[in-house]
Amino acid sequence: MRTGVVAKVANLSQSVYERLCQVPKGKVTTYKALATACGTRAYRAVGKILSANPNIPRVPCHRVVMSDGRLGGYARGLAEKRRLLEAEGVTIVDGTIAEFERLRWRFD
DNA sequence: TATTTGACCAAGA
DNA sequence: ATCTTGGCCAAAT
Repeated sequence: MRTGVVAKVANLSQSVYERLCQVPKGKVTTYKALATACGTRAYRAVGKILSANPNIPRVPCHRVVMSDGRLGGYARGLAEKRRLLEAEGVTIVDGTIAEFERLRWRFD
């Protein structure tokens, strides 16, 4: 049944987490890209989903940033998010991801 | 069921 | 450059 095209998902959260988990270390993605990859345009809902379950270390929520390259938000605090990203080799200058376009992860 | 809200986005002023 | 506005769609209330 998966035609591989749209595959709309009732459980957006599960789809979001699944996509997010495929983002490799040292790379980042955006709320919009994530939503689009899941076949939806609910950019804001994605952020809400991530905030709903931020305690899961299995899900690298810290790799999700804004389309502008800014950090966006993090339930545990932006300082923590920044630290985690930098620990993966991502440089952040004045709250913005350096080489953002280059570090962007592309979904299939 | 209807209204409000949100870890957003893009375009205007 | 920053600030405001309208829009987006799923989830919470």
